[in-house]
Amino acid sequence: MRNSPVIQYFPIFPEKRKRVIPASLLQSYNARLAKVGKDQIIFEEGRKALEYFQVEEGKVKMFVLNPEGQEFTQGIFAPGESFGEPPLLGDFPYPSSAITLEAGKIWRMPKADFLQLLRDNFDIHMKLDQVLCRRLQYKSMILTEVSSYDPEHRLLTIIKYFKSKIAKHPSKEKVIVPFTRQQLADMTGLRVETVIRTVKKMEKEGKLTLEGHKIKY
Amino acid sequence: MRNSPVIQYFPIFPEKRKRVIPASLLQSYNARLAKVGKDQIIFEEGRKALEYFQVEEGKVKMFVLNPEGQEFTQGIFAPGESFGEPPLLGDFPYPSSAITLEAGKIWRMPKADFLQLLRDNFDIHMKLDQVLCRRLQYKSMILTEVSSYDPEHRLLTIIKYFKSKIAKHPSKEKVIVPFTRQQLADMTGLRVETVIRTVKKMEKEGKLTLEGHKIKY
DNA sequence: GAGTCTTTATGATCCGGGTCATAAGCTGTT
DNA sequence: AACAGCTTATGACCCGGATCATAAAGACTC
Repeated sequence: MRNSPVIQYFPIFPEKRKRVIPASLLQSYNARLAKVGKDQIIFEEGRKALEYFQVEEGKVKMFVLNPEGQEFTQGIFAPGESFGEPPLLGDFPYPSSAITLEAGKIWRMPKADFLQLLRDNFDIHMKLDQVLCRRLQYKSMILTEVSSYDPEHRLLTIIKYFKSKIAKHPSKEKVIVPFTRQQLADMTGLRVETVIRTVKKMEKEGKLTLEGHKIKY
Repeated sequence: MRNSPVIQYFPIFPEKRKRVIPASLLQSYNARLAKVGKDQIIFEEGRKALEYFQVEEGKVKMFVLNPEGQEFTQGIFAPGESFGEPPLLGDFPYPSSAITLEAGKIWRMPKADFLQLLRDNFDIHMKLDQVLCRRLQYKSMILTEVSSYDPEHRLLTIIKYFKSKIAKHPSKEKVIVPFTRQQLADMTGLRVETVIRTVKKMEKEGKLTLEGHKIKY
């Protein structure tokens, strides 16, 4: 999972390249651009939030582990996207941990500077709200799925969601789903075996196609 | 469920009486206070968001129904709390519907006025962010539970969560859980029968107590 | 206080997806 | 080329919670 060749299938979430906060502003508010390696922990569940984070390069996964070691992925963040703001603004401990999925660069800005930046830039502040709201939308969607739908429905929903973020014309094109079976399992609360079996079944029923082992939809 | 005597057990979420936006500000930005009856639909899933809402009196439930008619409760909002902002700010259709649980009063403010209010009042804007972030925290928590924990763990988590919102000294006091078995089921993605059986089992094991049929923890 | 509706309760049955074991296919590394 | 470590695959088995049926207890209405 850690070294999944996600990026080669397509420049993931290209529209997200647009940064939540532009580089120039980040710099003028004391953010620093830190190099990170692969599989590097950015912050851990339970710790206090002290900084604003924004991916410049690479990808970051937020996740929780239950006592049996099973993982649930709370979100994956691509270049341009910010993460970890809720505990910062809501003033509560991190509910999950963050780890890099690839080497890259991450902006970090102290809380005080971040708040000042928001105060000075209404447009950025509104952009941040939009980001938070979309994240709530994602969570509501997944929650609805996990609470009452079967594996096939869950997989279709998440596949369609990511397709809509990726494709220029989601209704026409077909795209290759940039996740392994394990990643899909971690995002939908299913087990790998269930994802594997369900994908197979859906292929037989013509609900999706396989290219090698890659899922196309 | 609709006429559960929630309010008589204690003034629910008393600290929440503090309004997200104070009445005076609401009025000066063209909000109007509408009277609502019990079981009144405020907005429906799929519709476009045009207004800001804030409970003045009564309670509002946000929920989704799956095709089999099973409900999942996305949130319950008490006096002083706002709701339905994510689709308004994130610019997407309502992912769930909202219904009143009791008769009461609700502030409604047109989107344009709401945005102007935020622009003019940085403190309110930050307060809103805090509300959105706490809501994300709640959803992350429930998502983690529903994705990988058993009924007992799910119930304990949600009971503790509400207790922490209600109790002055959560570690010392015991409070009566202000929800029916059905409501707990709808919030945790379980079935009524499972909640009933699990609660019974937990009482036998001394993990909670029952007063009549009311859960005390 | 009769009647209706909601809530709690309990037993019987079923089955979808988790668990476990095992293996083959790929990918990247040295 | 060989090896390690993911990733995909498949079968066998099992079990927890959903489903279904039925009923008693409370709560609210007139």
